[in-house]
Amino acid sequence: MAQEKRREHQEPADETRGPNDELSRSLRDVLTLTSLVRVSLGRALQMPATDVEAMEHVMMAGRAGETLGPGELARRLGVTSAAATQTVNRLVGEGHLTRVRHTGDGRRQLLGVTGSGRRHVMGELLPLFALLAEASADLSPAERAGAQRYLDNVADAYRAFLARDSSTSAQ
Amino acid sequence: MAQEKRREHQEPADETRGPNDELSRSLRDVLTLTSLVRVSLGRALQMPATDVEAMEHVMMAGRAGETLGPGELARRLGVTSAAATQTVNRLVGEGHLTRVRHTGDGRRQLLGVTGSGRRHVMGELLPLFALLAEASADLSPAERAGAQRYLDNVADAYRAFLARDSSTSAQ
DNA sequence: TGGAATAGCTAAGCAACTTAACTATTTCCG
DNA sequence: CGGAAATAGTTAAGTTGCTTAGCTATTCCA
Repeated sequence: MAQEKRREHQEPADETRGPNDELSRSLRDVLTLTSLVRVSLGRALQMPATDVEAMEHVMMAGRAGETLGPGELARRLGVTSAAATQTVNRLVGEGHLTRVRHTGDGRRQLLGVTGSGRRHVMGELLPLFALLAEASADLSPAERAGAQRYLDNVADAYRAFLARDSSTSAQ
Repeated sequence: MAQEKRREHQEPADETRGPNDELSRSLRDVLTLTSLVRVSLGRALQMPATDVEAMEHVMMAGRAGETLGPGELARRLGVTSAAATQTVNRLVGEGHLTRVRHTGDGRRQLLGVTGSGRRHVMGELLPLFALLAEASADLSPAERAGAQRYLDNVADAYRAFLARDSSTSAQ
């Protein structure tokens, strides 16, 4: 636990070997494990990992009061809209999603999760969420606040990074 | 993961819609953004996202004093050893990795990063690491400790989840 | 009203992945 | 010791999810 003092300005001089930050290291572990979990979920649910991810996005959006279409789904998944269409085709074909025309804007399609789709995915996801809830419940409020702030900072960092060359590579 | 005093009893009853935990939500955002960053890095570096990931793993291991072979790389990437071999073939072909026989165990191959490989990948990665370092440096020591503990808990949760059905789905 | 923009879909091709089978080396015992 | 089993890695073939390019339909806007 080498708790340094504040470092408002970091010199990138010697850091040619990556972040020696202990926190970045823990984050990196979580990210590696996440991609393993992704693969594992896909196998367990017998669907491509992207489709599982798609289901999560549609459900999360629903929870937030939004309704996604294939285009927005593509953006969140980091794939082309053509790929998202194919994912939606699969999921609708399996009875996990519904796709209905937006009343008022005929170009749009609105995606919804079916009951069976939710049950199917949640069967695997709920145990994971329970474990994650424990990971959070184990913390003191102060720790939780720190974790929250770090993650929000990291999200901002990622967004800044993505904005970097969105002209050349994004979309 | 120790300390279960808070909330020993969480009822999974109503939680059929996912985690309403604010922290889980922030984590989820980071994970979504991470996969977007992955894609973006692959595009920027003109290589498959898996290959970028592979380079990171080899470099991280090196920093930790380990030397990976294709098999261990496959495990960390969540792909088959055949896929890892192909990734290594590509990376060696591009001059980013070296592959030499392990002296003492002729079955093993040891992977190393070349100077040009490191430069190529780090050219894109360093700016990202700098942003992540800021995300951490912005925190107070107490906040950092909280974040650290949360991430370690999450890593444990993921490992527990992966161990769940490693008999049926893993590898 | 007509052109540009937006949303989505289709079709074809590609490339990264998987499975299955194989070689080479090492380890374990009988 | 010597042969079976285990381990590490590779090869070859086939699958499939993704991309690119081009298209239709609808809405915006000027």
